[in-house]
Amino acid sequence: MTHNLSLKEAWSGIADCENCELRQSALFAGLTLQDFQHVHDPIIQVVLQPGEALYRDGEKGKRLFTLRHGLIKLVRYLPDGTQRIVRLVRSADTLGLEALLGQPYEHNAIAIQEWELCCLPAETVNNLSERNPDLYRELLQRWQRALTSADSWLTDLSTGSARRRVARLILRLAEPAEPHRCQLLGREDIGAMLGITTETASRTVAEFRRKGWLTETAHNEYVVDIAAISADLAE
Amino acid sequence: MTHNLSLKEAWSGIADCENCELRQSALFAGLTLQDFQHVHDPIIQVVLQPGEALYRDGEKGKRLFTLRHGLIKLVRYLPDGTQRIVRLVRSADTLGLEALLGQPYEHNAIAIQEWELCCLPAETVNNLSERNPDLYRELLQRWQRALTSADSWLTDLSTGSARRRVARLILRLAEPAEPHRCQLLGREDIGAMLGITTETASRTVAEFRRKGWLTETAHNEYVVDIAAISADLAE
DNA sequence: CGCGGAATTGAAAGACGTCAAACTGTGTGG
DNA sequence: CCACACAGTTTGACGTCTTTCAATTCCGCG
Repeated sequence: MTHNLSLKEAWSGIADCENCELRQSALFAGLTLQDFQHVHDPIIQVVLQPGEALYRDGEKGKRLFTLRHGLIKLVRYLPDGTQRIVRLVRSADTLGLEALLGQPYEHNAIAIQEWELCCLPAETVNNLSERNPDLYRELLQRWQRALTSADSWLTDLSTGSARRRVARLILRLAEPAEPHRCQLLGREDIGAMLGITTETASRTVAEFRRKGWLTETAHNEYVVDIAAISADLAE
Repeated sequence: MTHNLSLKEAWSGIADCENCELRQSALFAGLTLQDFQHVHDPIIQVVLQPGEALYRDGEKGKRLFTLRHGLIKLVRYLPDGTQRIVRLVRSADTLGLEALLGQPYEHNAIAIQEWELCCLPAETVNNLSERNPDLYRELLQRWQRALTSADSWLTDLSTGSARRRVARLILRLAEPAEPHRCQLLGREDIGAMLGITTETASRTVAEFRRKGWLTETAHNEYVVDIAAISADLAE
């Protein structure tokens, strides 16, 4: 993981924070200008490519991150070498919260799409949060969001037949507004998310496509017939 | 859910907190005597029987809880009526953290074994935590613990063949010291935890018993041959 | 144009779910 | 004290779904 390239464009840092496009949804939404004066360490923006790891399971965590663009998977590797995807992190989500507690990271954070993120020293966030109730509350909120996500990952995506799992995954990935675009992942990743094999994932997606529930518009990008898939789920 | 019986023995309340046997592992471990003066609302201990619900999915949460004895399952019901157990809560664990954020509870909390717990008004905990860094940190810690538990629930108990899942569940429930006692749950609950049917759960447990890996000592209580089961998992 | 990784497809074996029946232990009432 | 009912467990048979292993096709990229 080389930061070289990214470090150059990095020091937009603190200044950017105040005018951040994600300001409202970002971790620091509640901070005042005065608060920012306590931010001594830089807040770096890094960009990495698909397949690269942001951090690894077991590394001692000193930073947490807010994702600005892109998609990251949190992965655990099983003893037999296969992977299980535990969660997806999307724009405006936070990852690496365990760093705040001085604990090692518990997943491998690996890029799916190219991304860009803000990197916050745990120390800084800790200090700020003890002084600032808004930030404190925001942190709890984010922890809870991760927990909710983990729970629904279990009930939605790891329960029932393979077809139901794929159906629920697609509904979850599809854009809420018409036309319901849906950026699908590699079949191996789909399998790792749903706890099924790559082949079964592929077969199921292909079947949906043949039924006309999915129409490919670009590489791995589809338009979804949400009504049809929902109806199939309801049976 | 009637509190009548329990309310009688309840008002040990605050005083008890300072001498609580769980003091070290409890949420309030970091509180000072002075802090306790801010606790105006009572801290109640309730006792309920297996099958009864502590709270329900969707109820607006005003309290969080620390379990003192017993076992609670956090359940979500699927559209088709079946249940999926999302997590188990054991002694000294906290549940209902979402109440701190003013959010409705996200699970049904249902007793498996008879239990006893402390009931903390969210309001009180919120007030205290803004003043007390130790409590604040302890809260983060507990949120993280729940998250870790959720993640390993997914990777350990919802991945791989039914036999592997059951094996991992047993290892997780077994006492760490010799003799490795293990209090197993009803087959339906085992199924709901592992995402398999009651019958498959029953068959698998029966098979383990026939192989001598499990020896029943009392109703649903077994001694576990950890070495054998681990070896089976490793294959 | 050809290479390589990903996706698709096929066939066969195995695992799991489903439905139904038999069994067990527990508690109840006669 | 026994008979009975009941709920949970166990077991069997069968069908379906999923995995496995292998072969083939597809697509982006050099």
